[in-house]
Amino acid sequence: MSEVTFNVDSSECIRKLSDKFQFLFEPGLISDMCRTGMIRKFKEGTTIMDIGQILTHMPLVINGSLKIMKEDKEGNELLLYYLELGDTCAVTLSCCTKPTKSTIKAVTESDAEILFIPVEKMEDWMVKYKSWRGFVLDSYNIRMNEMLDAIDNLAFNNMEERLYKFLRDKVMVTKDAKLHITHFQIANELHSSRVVISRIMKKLENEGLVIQHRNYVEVKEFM
DNA sequence: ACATTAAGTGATT
DNA sequence: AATCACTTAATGT
Repeated sequence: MSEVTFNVDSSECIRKLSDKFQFLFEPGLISDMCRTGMIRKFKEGTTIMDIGQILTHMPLVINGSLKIMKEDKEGNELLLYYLELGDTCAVTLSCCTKPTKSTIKAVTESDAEILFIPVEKMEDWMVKYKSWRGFVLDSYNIRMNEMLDAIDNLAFNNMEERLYKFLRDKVMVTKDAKLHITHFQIANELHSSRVVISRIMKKLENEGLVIQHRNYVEVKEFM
C-alpha cells in the first residue's frame, strides 16, 4: 500500500510529460499541467479511488495501468475497463463542473504513475487549449464506446466468451502471458463463482487456449 | 506429518 | 450458470 508523492517542480515534470504527450498537448498546456497537477506513483494493487469518495482530481495515466470497476454492497466486483498510457477516466470527465462522489473504484493493475489534475482546471482548459478540448471529447467518445461494448459483452455473451475475453484483455494490459490470478479471483471480477470458472477453464485448456498451473494461467498466443 | 489453500467433479436446482 | 458437498493436489510449516 505504499505510495510515493513527489511534488512537481518544473523541469522534471515537463520533461516527463513532453516525453509522453508532446504530440497530444501544446507546450503551454503541459507546463500548466505541471503547475497545477501532481504526479504520484502507486504500487500494484493499490486502490486509488473508491466508491463514495469525492472527486477532486481527474487522473491521467502516465505509466502502468488501472482497472476501473463497480462494486455491489456485498463487495462483489465487476470489471468495467482498463486505463493505460494517456487514458483518463470518463466517469471523472462527466462530473467536472461540481464536486461529485465517485460511483466506481479504481485499482492499479500494475505499478503506475498518475498525474492528478484538479477538476476546476478542466473547464478553464477547455476554452484555453484546443488540444485539451479535443482530448477530452475524444476520451469521452472512446470510453462511451467501450462501455457499450462492455454492456454488450455482459448481456449477450456466454461465460466462456466472457472469460476468454477477460484473459486476453488482461494479457494485453499486463503485457505478460502468465497471469498470476486464481480461479476464485477471476470469479469475483466476472461476478461468477469459483466452480463455474474452474469448469470453463478446464474447457479452455482442452481447446488449447490456455495452460493452467497452480496460482497462475498461461494464455496461449491469440493474435 | 499435518494444515491450508487451489482446483476438479458429480449431483441438484 | 449457480450452489453444495466432497475429492484431489500442491504448498507451506
